[in-house]
Amino acid sequence: MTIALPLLNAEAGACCSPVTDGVLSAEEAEQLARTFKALGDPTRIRLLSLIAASEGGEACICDLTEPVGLSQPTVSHHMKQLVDAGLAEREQRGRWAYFRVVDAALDRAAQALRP
Amino acid sequence: MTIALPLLNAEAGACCSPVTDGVLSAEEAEQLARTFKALGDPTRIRLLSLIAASEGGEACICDLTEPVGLSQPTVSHHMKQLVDAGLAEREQRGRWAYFRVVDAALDRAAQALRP
DNA sequence: TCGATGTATCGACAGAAGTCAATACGTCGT
DNA sequence: ACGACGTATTGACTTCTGTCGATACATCGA
Repeated sequence: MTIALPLLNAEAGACCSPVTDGVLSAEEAEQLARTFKALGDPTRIRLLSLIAASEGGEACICDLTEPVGLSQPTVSHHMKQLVDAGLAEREQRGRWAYFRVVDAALDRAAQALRP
Repeated sequence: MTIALPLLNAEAGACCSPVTDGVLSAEEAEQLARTFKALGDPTRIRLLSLIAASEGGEACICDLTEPVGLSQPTVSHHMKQLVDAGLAEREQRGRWAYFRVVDAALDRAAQALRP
């Protein structure tokens, strides 16, 4: 049973509210939802995939535009979403902006789903 | 490095395409995005949390409406989303509809994020 | 300094998504 | 058979989201 939503078990020694017991608070739920929402678009999933599969684990917008088949502004927009959600990080190097996947963020998300 | 997007490594013996190598296909990305999109709403996260924390691991709409603070139709709508995404399952028992969390689906989602 | 190049931002637009009140549907008890 | 009750569906509305073209910004090379 603990296989299911561990995110739910917000316990850690302290205790709880009347009805909702061991249930995610509204804030915790919102934070998690933000992460999953960023992952909830096929293009962004592919972008993360492409970056992670790139040599060095990083890629610039110019590398991503063509494989994804979308315009440069759109790809830039999606990358901003991913960065804002903490799933990717950006580093300006010369005229290029290099993006990397934030493994820890993916780990946290995964950990919320399974104990 | 394998900590990052394992979803990306679509390898399993067979091999690949020109540019995109070891990268998620469009279909795989869409399937994953569907799951994460369903998880991308704070209300739905809380619903899953509430259900998983309920005794017996199941709950009916009437149990969920009040804790979530939304109307019955809205809760019903969200539960449908979760069921359609395979994250919850529904069982009609008398006049009540009981919902359970599908642990395997959460596991699959988590597995896509970490190897 | 100037032009070229890689990114980000802006404005706009179509479509999706969350929400509710009203209502329809099913099931139980009487 | 009928009324009560739990749930689903419909219709409507607002807000959010993905997308693009045009344009602004920043950095490098000549």
